[in-house]
Amino acid sequence: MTPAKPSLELLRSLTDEHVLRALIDERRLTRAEIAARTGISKPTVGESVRRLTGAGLLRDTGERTTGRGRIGTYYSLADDLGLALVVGIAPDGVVAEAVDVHGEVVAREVEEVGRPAHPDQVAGALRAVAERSLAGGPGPARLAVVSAADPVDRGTGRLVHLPDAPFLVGELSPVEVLAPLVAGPVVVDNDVNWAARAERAAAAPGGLDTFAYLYLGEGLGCAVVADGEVRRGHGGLAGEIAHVLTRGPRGRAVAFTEVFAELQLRRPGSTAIDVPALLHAVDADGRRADGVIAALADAICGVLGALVALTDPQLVVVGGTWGTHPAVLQAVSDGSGRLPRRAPVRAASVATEPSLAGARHQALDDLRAVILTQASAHPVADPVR
Amino acid sequence: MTPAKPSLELLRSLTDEHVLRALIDERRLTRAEIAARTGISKPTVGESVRRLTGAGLLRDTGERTTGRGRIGTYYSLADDLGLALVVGIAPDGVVAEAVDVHGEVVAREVEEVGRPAHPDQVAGALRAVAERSLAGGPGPARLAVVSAADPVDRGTGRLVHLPDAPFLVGELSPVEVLAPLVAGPVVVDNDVNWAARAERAAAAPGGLDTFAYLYLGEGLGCAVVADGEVRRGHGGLAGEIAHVLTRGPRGRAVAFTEVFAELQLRRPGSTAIDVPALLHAVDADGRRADGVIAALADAICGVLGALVALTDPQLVVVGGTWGTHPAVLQAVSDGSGRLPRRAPVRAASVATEPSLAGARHQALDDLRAVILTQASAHPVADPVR
DNA sequence: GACTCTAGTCAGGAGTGTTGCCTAGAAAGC
DNA sequence: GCTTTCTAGGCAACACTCCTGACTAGAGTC
Repeated sequence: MTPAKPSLELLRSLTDEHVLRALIDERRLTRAEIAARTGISKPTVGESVRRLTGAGLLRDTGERTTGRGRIGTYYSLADDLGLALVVGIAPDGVVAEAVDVHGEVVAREVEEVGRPAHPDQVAGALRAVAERSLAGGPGPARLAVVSAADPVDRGTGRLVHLPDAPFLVGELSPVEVLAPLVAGPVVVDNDVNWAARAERAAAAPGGLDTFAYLYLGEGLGCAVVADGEVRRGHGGLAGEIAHVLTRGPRGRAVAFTEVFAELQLRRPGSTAIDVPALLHAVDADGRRADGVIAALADAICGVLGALVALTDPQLVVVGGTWGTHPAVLQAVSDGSGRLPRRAPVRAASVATEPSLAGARHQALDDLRAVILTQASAHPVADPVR
Repeated sequence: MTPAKPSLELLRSLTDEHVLRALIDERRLTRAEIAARTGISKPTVGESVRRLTGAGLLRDTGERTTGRGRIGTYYSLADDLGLALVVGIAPDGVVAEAVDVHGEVVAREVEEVGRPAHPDQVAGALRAVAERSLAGGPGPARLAVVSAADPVDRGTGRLVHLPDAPFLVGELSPVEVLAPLVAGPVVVDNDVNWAARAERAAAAPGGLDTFAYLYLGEGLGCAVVADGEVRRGHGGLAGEIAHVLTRGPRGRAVAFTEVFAELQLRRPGSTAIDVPALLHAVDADGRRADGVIAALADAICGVLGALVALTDPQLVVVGGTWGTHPAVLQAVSDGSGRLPRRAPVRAASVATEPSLAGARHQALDDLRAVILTQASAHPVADPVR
């Protein structure tokens, strides 16, 4: 990438960016503390603080230092810098959160939707929770990040119905619903991808750059993380594994999703997996359970083999309502050990609202980026003195 | 990423970088032309040119402008900025090229190796061509980029032998062989990945960001390009598809490579595909050929289905000695149209030395990056005046 | 009450990049 | 052959940014 043209303005905006970044990390700092943190000299920091305060990005908190030495004034980011909207859309309900620059969740709204839900109902609930979570907030929504329990078209952000995969949320365009409420981009991705991002964020920094997240729930999905980023593919449909050929009962090559049909573990009249039935079968005693587990493990390991061969992950994380069942996990882990190329398998470590956690993380990053770039793009406020 | 600390030194190095970049794009320029190109003012460019000339990175070419107006002096990059070594290692021989900053191939050496080659022979040939191509060159080798016809360990750069995949080049560490000849990093990757990079470079800029390159030759491989980069996976083994389950003869789930064993299209005593036999079978008239083609297409399309499902490519490029055979390509293309998710299939567009082309491209990028960063890291030459 | 410590400011200076003007010197036009 | 036109390069003045070092204000500490 060609770097920016050298100019004095560039230098100044870089200084401002450093100052803002320091105040994102730490809620309140004196000018001297900012200087010490950033390595920028005190007079320069003072100048930058004056600029940013004039532009409305910083404010004097009114507090004063109380150590020995001269009293200093604390500065913090302005209150009205804006919020990020984080939204989770699942077939049984929607969640919305408003997050501020510091990563604090300042509002949270939930709304259940009876199943099966009509897309219009979901859209209505979506709008409602979004509005409520932003109402009375300290600033406007600068962007929205949406997790949805269906495949998402990367270009348009619409939920898409793939043949032979369950369509849980239904025909819905989160972008259209949320755009009126948000003064910025609306990013949509599917829940498995967000869960994978949460898993990465939870790991040691840089420690989990290339892995796969296998989701086994009502739907079958997977996220591929390569070189630190979820790779969505051209249309956003990377990881839609329902149709990958695997080893079915009696060694035949069948699509992954077909295995569940043959095992009678799909909900009648649907391509969704009947999770209660599956868990019941797995938890039963005796030969029936062993047979089901063996069949599932065979099928899963076939897909796992393709996944490992094509993406060479450092680790395969398994999540989803039934994927983390101990018996299933054990069988998959054992089976993966017999694959020609093995990758360690473990259960997801983020257990509570994994996809929302991932979306929240991204929303925070994006919100900070928006604020930092806005600051550097800001025209020079007429120098008040 | 946190941007660099603002400082005047940063500004200066940015200016130098712009000047160098201009002279990389265009071999010779006057100071006024550089100023016009970069948008930097004339005095600043003059200053930068003085600095860089003093540091030995630029030189006065001696030529003068001959248009109307005052004569100007042309400057160009110094001759001894260094070269990049580009190496291709195939089982039947090795190639080495020396490339300069402008992308010009200043030397090229080839050496055949009798098959089957002993790894020591290959290493010897490798050292020989590398030395010859650098001998008498205008500068030292700053880095090497190596393409090898075997899987490459991403961490160590060694060629690795995967079970049930042919090991064409054999136990060899290009890094160890080349490090003594090169004053910088030695990057090694497998030939299919390089071919994919060449394919991307040959396409319209930004037009081919997410695709797959399916290689069908003696070995079976594939490269996954996502968001503009080849994704090698954690160990560098992404795309080693020999063991992916697919549909074999009689609808059974078998590993991709097994299909060729069952069709008697492997070289005896080896896991390599017997390409002449395969082409002969495909080119034969009548039912036998149809049967083989259908079986191959079935197997390939099974793998293709997994590839498309997991990576969602915009396009699948097919290369390799027999993958581009019209009948095979046609059958694969037809079969891919019947997949639940389809991706267009076409033959590779870079036909001559595709992997070397990709490696060359990368070598050039890296060489330029090395020179630019060296310049910005350069200590201030004592101001000659 | 003197001393110590710290936040913030001020003045001076070094180092950028820029604008505008000038000069040298060659081609083009008359 | 002379003048005009045009361009590369240089010079000076200026604007701006950051830095160092000294200084001040004001609160704790001994």
